[in-house]
Amino acid sequence: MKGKKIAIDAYNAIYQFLAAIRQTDGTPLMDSKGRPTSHLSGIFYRTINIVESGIIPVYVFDGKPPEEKSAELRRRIEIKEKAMEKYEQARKEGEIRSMKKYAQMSSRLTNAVAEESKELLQAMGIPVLQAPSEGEAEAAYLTHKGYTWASASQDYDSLLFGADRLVRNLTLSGKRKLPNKDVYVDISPQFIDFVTLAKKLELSREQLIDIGILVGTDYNPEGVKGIGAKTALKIIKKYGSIENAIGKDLDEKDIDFDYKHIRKLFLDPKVSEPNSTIEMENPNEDRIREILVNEHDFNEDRVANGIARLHKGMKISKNMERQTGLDKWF
DNA sequence: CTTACCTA
DNA sequence: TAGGTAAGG
Repeated sequence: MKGKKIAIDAYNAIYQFLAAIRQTDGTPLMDSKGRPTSHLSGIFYRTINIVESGIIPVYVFDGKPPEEKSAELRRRIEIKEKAMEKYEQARKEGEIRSMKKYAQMSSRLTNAVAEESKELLQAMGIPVLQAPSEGEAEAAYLTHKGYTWASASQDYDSLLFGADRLVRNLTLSGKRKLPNKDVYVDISPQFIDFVTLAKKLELSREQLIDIGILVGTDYNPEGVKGIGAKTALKIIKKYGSIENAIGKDLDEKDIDFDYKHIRKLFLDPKVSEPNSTIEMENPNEDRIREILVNEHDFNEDRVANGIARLHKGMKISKNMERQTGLDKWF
C-alpha cells in the first residue's frame, strides 16, 4: 500500500485506543491533571508507523449522527452505564481482571478527546477531514470517488456505505489479546476488495445492505428476530431482496421498521466533497511538543524520537509520490 | 496499542 | 534477532 492514501475512520481508531491503552487494572494513561491521554499516545505512535510504511493516512472525523441512529446511541450509553456499575463492584472486590474489562467497556469518546486528537494530527501535518455526519460514510465516499485508495475501519459497514476497498487491522503490532484471556492471536492487515467480494458471494451492494438490515445495523439494532447471518444470506440469495421475501420466508409483522429508508441511509448517506487537495504537510514540531510534552506530560525523548521518525517517513513518502507522479509522464 | 527493555 | 513483559501518562 506504499504511496496510497487511506481514509481512516477516526472515531473507530480513537475508541480502540481509549479502550486498549490502559494499565492492568483498567486505569487509562493520564497526565498530571488527571486527563486521559491514551488517545494521544495511540494516534501519535500508530500514525508514525503508518507514515513510515509509506501510506498517507487521512483521518475522517464524525459529524452529527443521523437521527435514525439515536436508539443505537442510547443503547450504547446504557451498556456503558451498566459496565460502570460492574466496574465499581469489581473494584470493591479487588478483581483486577474484571476491573480492566469493565473500565474498557465504559470508555467514552468525549468532545475534548476528539478535539485534542484533531489538533495533534494537524500539528503532525496529517490530513484531517470533518464529515458532515457519519465518518465511515464520508470515508467510503472518498474511496469510491478515488480521493483515497481505501477505507480503514474495523466495521464492515464501510462496505455497505460503498467503500470499494476496506482495510481492517491497519496496524503494525501483530498481536491482539483475546477478550478475557491471556491469549494473544496474530493479527495481520486484512484487505477486502468489494468487487472480488461481491463476485464471490454473487451479491450486489444493495443485497449486502439487505442482509445487514435483516441481522441488524446501527439504524435497526435489533434486526429481525430469529434471523442471523446464515438465514439472512439464504433469504436474500433466494429472493433477491427484502420486499420479494416478505409474505414468504419473511413475516411482514416481524419487520417493524422502515427498511427502505434504512437502505437509503446506506446507499445515499450525507457526505461532503473535500474542499481542498488531501496532502501531508510538514509537521509543526513545536506544536507537537507543546501538546504532548508541555500539556500532557509525555516523555520528551520519546516524542523527539517520534518526530524524527515522522520526518523521515514523510520525506520518503513525498519522494515516492514525486516519482510515481513522474512515471505517469513516461 | 506501542515502545523499550530483557533474555535466550 | 525473536519472543516475552513491563511501562507509557
